[in-house]
Amino acid sequence: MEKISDKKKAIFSSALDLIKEHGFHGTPISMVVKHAGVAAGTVYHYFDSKDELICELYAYNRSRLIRIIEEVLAENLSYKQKFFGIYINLYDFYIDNTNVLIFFEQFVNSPYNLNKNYAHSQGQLSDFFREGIENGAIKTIRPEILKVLTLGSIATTAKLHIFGNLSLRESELKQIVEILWDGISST
Amino acid sequence: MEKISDKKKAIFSSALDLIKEHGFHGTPISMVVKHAGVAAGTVYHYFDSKDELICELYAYNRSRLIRIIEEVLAENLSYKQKFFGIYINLYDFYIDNTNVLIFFEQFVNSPYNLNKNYAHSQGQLSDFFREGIENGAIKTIRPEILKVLTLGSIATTAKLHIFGNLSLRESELKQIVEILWDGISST
DNA sequence: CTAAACCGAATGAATGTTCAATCGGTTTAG
DNA sequence: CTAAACCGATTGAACATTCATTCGGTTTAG
Repeated sequence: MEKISDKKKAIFSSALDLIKEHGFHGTPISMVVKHAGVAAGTVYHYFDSKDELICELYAYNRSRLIRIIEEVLAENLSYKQKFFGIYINLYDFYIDNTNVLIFFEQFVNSPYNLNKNYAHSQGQLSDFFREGIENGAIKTIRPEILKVLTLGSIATTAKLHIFGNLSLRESELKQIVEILWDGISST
Repeated sequence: MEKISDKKKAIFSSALDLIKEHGFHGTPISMVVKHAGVAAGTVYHYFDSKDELICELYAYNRSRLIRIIEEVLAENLSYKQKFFGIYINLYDFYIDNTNVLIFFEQFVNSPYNLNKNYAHSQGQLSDFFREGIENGAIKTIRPEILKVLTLGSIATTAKLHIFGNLSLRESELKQIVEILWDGISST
């Protein structure tokens, strides 16, 4: 956990908010600068370019997500409880940080991220599903597929809530997690 | 089905390709113009602004998707077959038109589309799920939720294939559809 | 005292949009 | 039948604006 200067934090935070509001384009540095109460030069003191700012912003928030997953996995829970825990905790995180979710969605589908081959098979989530398959709790499906489907479903569910008219009741959220669980767990 | 002039078609097509490659931003009109073999003014003959071009491009491709769904629903198939048909056909469409998928993802998460309240409860897919619930084929969950989850899952699955390392075998695709079906169908 | 953090006006390249002019075809008038 | 009038599509150079980035200077921290 590195220390991040206040100015850098302000730049990160402002960029996140503004990108959610005005989009990936439509958020010039000048706007970030004004919103963050920082001079233009300061941005270039911390980042080589706008592109690098955005990439670092992504990496930073990605690590926040990973930490959430790790925390759930560290708890002493049944396999099913862990699955529900990951789903609900990431969902809650997205609800509390809609700007992160929107930024992720934009980033992932942008040329910053496309053309990159990801090692989907690595990471805690893939391991978690691998373990479930070996235990017989989960259907025999490539773990990396299960990982991407799960993360996609969580994001979709959060957007369901965020995008408005469809605010989810607690019971409905449980129902949705149950859909995926029923789908991937061995009968 | 309206007639679209060749130039307009070329502009649409170029914009789609270039946005996939260079992103939503990073695709100036000048680039579209060059790629389409058209003069700058021509764009503004057909569209009031770049924004409107993008919005029309979205509406046009959205209608293509809807047509695919309608075609499946019009066939004489069992309920489950229709569900699989919609999933597979939309998946195939995305695979054949990755530029549409990427464009959609960018558009949906951009300020063009955010802040809009959608009538998720309308449309053929919601009706389809409403019908399934009444028939007892589908769990009792708000149809609009089922709709969004399904469309999200299809997009995720297509991206799984597109983004590279995870090319799906026919059998795996079936497996994935089965996950969602198992999850939403009444046991 | 020094180096790092920070500032913000200045810069120049890039971008969305405009508009006067051209072109090919179709209608109209004689 | 013919030529003039007219039309919408198309062009691309020109314009104003916006943007990322730079840089010379000031403040701050150790």
